[in-house]
Amino acid sequence: MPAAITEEQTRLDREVLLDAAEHLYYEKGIQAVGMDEVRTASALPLKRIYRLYAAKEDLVVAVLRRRDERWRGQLAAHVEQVGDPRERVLAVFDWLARWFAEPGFRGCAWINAFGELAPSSEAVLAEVRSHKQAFHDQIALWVHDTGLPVAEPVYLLAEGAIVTAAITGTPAPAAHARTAAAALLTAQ
Amino acid sequence: MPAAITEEQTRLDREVLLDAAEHLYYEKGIQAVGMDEVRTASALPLKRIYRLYAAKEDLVVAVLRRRDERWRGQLAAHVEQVGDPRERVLAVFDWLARWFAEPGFRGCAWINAFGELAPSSEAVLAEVRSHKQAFHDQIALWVHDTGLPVAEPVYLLAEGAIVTAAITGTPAPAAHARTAAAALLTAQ
DNA sequence: TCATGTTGAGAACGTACGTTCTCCATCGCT
DNA sequence: AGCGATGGAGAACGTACGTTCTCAACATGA
Repeated sequence: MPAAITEEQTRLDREVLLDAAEHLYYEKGIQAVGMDEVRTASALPLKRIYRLYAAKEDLVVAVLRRRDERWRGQLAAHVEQVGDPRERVLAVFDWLARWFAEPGFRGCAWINAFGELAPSSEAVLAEVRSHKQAFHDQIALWVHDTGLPVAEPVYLLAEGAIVTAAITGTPAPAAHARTAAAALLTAQ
Repeated sequence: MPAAITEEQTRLDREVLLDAAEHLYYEKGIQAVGMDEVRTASALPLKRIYRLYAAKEDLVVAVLRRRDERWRGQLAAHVEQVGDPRERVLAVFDWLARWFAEPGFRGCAWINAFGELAPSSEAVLAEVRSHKQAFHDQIALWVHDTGLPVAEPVYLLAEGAIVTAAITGTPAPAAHARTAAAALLTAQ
């Protein structure tokens, strides 16, 4: 039995592959990036790529899933530093503002994937829905602690800010959404 | 000079072509629909299609532009029936609710096009931005008549409702956004 | 009626992509 | 050292798509 590949190597290769694919997909769009480009960027043999993920669709889903964990993890880490429930909800929009201002920001990877692949890939559609459901539930939990029934509008403001920041290319929607959320969180 | 094509025929062909292309693009995504499929659906010779629009990108832009006129025209027609300024703004969300519930609703054609083509087509990106700017300005005008400075949040709620309705596949976000807009429009 | 040039129908071309296959170097075991 | 299986590099394959080209059919003006 020669030249076996260890579990550890598989895990490392997966990371390298997902890093390369995620970066390319987010920058250029999923359909615009071929497997050859992913191979070049990851410096992994095509054969290995197809052993890690049997088809491009599987790779795309894996990219989205890992990004979901990181994205929501970073959001939660930022938001849950804040003690006051009302301020905690508003911190979501501060985090969005920072995200929008990052160089290379191209909008929400899941909304973009929806636009590209929802009609043709059931698996991608499911992953997009899963991410949005999880994001919604996170927000609903934080809003719940304020005791005010405004989870839905806060979530919709966040989504609206994300698409608008993407399309206009400016981070301003985060501030607008924050102001509106603050108003909704002021019991009347 | 034989078999000349009249201006009138050109206009009719354009309508037929844009009808076919818009329907296919919205249902299946732009990249997933080839020119052959557009040809079959429109029953127009490929040669004529390429005379009307020199490249697929031009056809896509034309489809988006005509849809923008129709979409915003129908929105305005519905909203401007309403006399009271506050109710007029809320009517936007009633119109969205009806749209979301239409069979075959697949979200915002412009947001989807952004996800598909923004990185690769400057012309499509410009068309998407133009549509969103116009939609924003319409809402801002209607909100202006209420005398309340809530144009941005109302717009963001509308955008958030559109994406969320698309991804979840339910029309409920329209009602949630309407309720939130009503709260913002209640001077405190 | 005949020549002319435009149109229609679709074949053809070049390219790109997802996936599989080939071939050779390499490594572990006996 | 020799054998056999495995991995690396990329060619190859089948397909699909955007765009162009071919060529027969035909309507019009002389």
